[in-house]
Amino acid sequence: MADIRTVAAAAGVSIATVSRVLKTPDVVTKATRDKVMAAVEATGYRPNALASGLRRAKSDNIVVVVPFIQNPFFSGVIQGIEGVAFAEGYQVLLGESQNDQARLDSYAAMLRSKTADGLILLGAALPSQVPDKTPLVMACEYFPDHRIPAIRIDNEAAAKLATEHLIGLGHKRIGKIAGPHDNQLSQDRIAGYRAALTAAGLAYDEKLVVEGDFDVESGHAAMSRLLDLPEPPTAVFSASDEMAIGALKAAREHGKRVPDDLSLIGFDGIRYGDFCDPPLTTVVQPNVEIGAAAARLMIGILKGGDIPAEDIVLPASLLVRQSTGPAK
Amino acid sequence: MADIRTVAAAAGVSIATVSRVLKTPDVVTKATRDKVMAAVEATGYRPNALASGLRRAKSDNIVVVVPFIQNPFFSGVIQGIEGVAFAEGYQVLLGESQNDQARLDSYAAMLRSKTADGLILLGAALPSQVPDKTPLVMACEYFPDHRIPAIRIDNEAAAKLATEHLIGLGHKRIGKIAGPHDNQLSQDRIAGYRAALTAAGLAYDEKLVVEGDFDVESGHAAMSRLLDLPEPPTAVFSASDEMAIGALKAAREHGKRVPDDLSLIGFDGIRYGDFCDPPLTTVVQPNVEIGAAAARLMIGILKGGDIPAEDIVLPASLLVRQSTGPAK
DNA sequence: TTGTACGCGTTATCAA
DNA sequence: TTGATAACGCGTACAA
Repeated sequence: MADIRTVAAAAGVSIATVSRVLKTPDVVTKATRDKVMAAVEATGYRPNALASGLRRAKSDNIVVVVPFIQNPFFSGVIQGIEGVAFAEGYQVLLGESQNDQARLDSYAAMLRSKTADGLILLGAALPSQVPDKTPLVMACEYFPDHRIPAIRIDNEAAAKLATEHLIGLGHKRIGKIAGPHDNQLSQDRIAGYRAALTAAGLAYDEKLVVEGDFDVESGHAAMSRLLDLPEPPTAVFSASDEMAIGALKAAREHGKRVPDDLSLIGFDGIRYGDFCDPPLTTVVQPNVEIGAAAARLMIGILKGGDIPAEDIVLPASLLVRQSTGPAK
Repeated sequence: MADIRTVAAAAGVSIATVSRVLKTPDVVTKATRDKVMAAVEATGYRPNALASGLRRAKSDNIVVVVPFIQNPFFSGVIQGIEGVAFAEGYQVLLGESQNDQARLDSYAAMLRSKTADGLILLGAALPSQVPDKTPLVMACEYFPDHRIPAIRIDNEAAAKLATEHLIGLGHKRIGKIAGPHDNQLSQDRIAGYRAALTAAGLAYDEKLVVEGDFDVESGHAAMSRLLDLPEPPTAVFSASDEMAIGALKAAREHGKRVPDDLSLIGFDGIRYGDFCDPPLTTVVQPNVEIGAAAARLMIGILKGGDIPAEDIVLPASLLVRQSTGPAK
């Protein structure tokens, strides 16, 4: 309602002074500052963000593009981003890509139209056009050959950890439900799985590695195939909790008791893993912290900080619940 | 990069014409239109949303405030909102209130600063200040005595449906895990539960109604109390799936088999209900559609449509899975 | 149908 | 320390 002129008139100062009181209070006398603040209170004045943004060439918006909003793992990342953005005076503009390039591009275009200042990507896809100097940060996913800063865990080490847990329980035939083969995280997790096997003197058997797409249904299908093998595994490492949930269902359908007949470990640490029967042992990614770190990095870049040469790697941890047990 | 002047120069027209080609193509000759569009393509010009917004006094942003981003039921609502907003050329600005009034107020203040044009509320709390004519829509929750348009289901009827399902299975002692007593939805669901009992000639027993707060842990505690009763219920209706998930755990701990010893029905229809053991019978709220309808309503209001006098009530449905069975 | 020119509400520059 | 004023980029009334 009230614009800056009203406030200036009410306080008996120029509009420039009002602006200064709000943006750089230090350069203003306490006396005039108080006068102006009183007028601001009285009128309920709020600077017009559009005008301010136009002048400063900044929107203070950050676009966050997520493949699927309903994915609980991503929800945590988004929560982390929102927390930092809110504290730092930025707004989160949420977009769902649905793995659709046009949608992703459309959200990325918001940078060109000044609708937003920066872009945080939660999926593995990149916009068609990424001009140099685009403020872009990836959360969770990354591309080894692009120079895009990413916040993530060490997926290979985390997968190694999971596999070692199974090996430590005495398992020798350990299956793997992998993510899509063209996904870097999937590859890293397979590498970690393989490394752990090799270190333990266990053979890597391709037949024990089945590909899924990170979703529940694919986990169900993958576990079915593993259990239909002539020599099924006694333990399975899934590259996502979602797939592990599907796998649990498949195990039940095959009459396998978890963990008595079959151990299962997931990946991600989504809340619902705790409510499965049995509760799911898993590798916990600090997803909220990943989001927070991504937001901090983005805001740093927007404030003129430079882009780190190395990814920021956060620690993942093993959460042992009841879906894993000793081999018989 | 390229601003409107560059495009105008490249096309050999005035900046006004460029603007017209983009906003009101009909009033421009096809010849000049083509000329301008070619220049737009060539320069990669995108109108500055800040400048446009300032001039039009619109940001085309809609703030969506949700109590907790990680709640999967809300995620669906947000997805519905995003879908419609995207299609209609609006942006979704996501905020988490964390049931904190200051946070909610802060997001609501974005309307005054023109950061956003409208506000969609997913929780039951209202901003401290809601000036008349504020474009405000509620999704799921509502206040009977305020004149705030809401998109929701008929909670009483839905709760009646759930309770009738249990009655139809022969249950006589039906417990209820309710939501917070100061919440309208909780009250409606209790009313529906009570109506069903009464219609079936069953007594309403206060001892069988235990209050939770919609979250897992409270459902666990509530079910424990119900099962510790001298005469525990043979069936329980939970006012949320989250509480039902906690209740399932409590039932297991009490050595009750579901549904053989105890039937359990939830409310909301979150995805994870299908992965419980046993899969959860529940009342499905069309959460994505609720979000979509809320966005449509909001956009209609922003475009000058008037506020409907009545809430928009969407149909809920019973989804029978395996957590409910015949009374013995 | 097209161009000129003003104003949207700020912030930043420059002078005082 | 404060004030006058230009400029941010666009949309639109008005004139041509």
